[in-house]
Amino acid sequence: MPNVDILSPMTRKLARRSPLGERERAALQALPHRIADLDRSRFIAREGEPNRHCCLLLSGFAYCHRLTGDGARQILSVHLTGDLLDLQNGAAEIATSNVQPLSPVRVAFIPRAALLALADAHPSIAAALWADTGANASILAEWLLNVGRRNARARIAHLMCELAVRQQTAGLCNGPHYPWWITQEQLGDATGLTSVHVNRTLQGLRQEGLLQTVQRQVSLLDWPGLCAAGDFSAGYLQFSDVEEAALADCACA
Amino acid sequence: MPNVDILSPMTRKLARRSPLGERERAALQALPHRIADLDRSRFIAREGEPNRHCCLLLSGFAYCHRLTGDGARQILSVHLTGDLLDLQNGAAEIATSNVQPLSPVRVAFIPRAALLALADAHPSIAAALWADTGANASILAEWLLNVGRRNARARIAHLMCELAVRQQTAGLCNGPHYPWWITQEQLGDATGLTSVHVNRTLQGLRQEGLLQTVQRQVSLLDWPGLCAAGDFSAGYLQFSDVEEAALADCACA
DNA sequence: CGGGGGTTTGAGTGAGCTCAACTATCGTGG
DNA sequence: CCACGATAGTTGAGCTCACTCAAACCCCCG
Repeated sequence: MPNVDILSPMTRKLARRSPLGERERAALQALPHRIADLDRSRFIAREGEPNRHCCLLLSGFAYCHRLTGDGARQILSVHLTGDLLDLQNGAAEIATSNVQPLSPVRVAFIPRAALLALADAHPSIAAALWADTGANASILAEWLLNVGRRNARARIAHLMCELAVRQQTAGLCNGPHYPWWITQEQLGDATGLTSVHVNRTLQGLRQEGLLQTVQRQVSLLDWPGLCAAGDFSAGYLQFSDVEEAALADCACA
Repeated sequence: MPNVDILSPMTRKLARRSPLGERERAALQALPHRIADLDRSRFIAREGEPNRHCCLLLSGFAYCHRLTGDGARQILSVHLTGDLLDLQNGAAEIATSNVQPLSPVRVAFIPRAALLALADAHPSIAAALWADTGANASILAEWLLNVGRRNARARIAHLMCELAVRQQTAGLCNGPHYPWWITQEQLGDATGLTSVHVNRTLQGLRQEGLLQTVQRQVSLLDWPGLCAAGDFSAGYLQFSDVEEAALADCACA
């Protein structure tokens, strides 16, 4: 018997995208689901396979990626605790990208059919799912701008700023320190660089006093400096008023 | 009094994403709208401005783009006749990217509120809008892979293949010849290259006998060769069965 | 026939890549 | 508790793909 509270992060997230009534919230929380704990080597979804489940990230970090014919990998998105993972895929029959954990994760697999049925029955849930998909697409677009038109230093700085702000608004961190599970290889795959060049660029950012990495934790030491270095401004993240408020209360203003 | 048939390309497109009943089709065609003819210098939407309209492309080509702080431009998507232009933005209050014509275009501006109301009243329309947004996001993801992990030759070849297949499945061309309104500068902005390097790379592709450009028309002379050069396979475009069938009938198999 | 947007060419430069080795870190099992 | 192996990070040297800057050319259109 699934615990009703397990899915509340998703409910909260979707409610921020589009207002949900009590009935909708209850319906969301009552969705059937299966919990799983996965380590980094596992796949949450695989390109080309049928999309039977939609996946909610209950704890940890995950990422989507695609491969070129000769095996080069591009990371398409990074997801935080509380994110719905497959939404861009969600509406599709066949998954178009791979999803894997970035850290050890706990996920809830929700049958796609059940989610679609809920969207069908509740217009405000459909609206929230649509809005969330759109917000993710806007982030994807910013990544394309990042990779296509910024240099290595800016790409990395931009990504670190984005992750800080997203975690801040999601209530996952306080101030510009947050857990860091992304290897330099993966950081390269996210920014269209090689791990070697990521390494050297990170050293530059550290020497400039912009950030620090100790263990599995990053500290953004100079927020305005890092924003400038990364040409970062948060508009594309499409925050709701609630989230704007959470941001205003912290260093990442 | 708007002509009811004007919006039928949109209805057809959405119906391919998710089956629509007669009532839904009728409701879509009855949407209020304003027709406009625009030349290439105009903006259809502007980053940062409130999103009051959703825009349907009735003829011609259009593109979305964003700028970095120092003025570099990244093209995020190219849209064909029949496409809904602002869907990723659609759900958002504020536009997060710019939209401009690539050729002279005719567009229909549909009040965003009217579209949202329709989605609210008809679950299958909401599903179709969601699915279309997801399909666009999948294309965006492929562009990110393209720019992040392929070399200049492959990036350009890939884009040309994508546009051929999309136009083929939309019934806009027959065989691998199609109108070409993208300048080399814009092609660079779409692929993360400079116009100079695009020029030289195009020359290479022409000399290899892969394609030809005369006037405002491209011909893909060697489809398998171009697919190989661009590491292209159409899975990410998320076609419906109808569209698959249209594809099977042509050279771009 | 002049102007302007788009394309083409040349020469020099540099950001980021490749390849390869080395070091640090950390979890695991003996 | 230490040895080991595996994973991740760091360093060096040389190279190349794509960039920059600048000029010429082309062609369409008024």
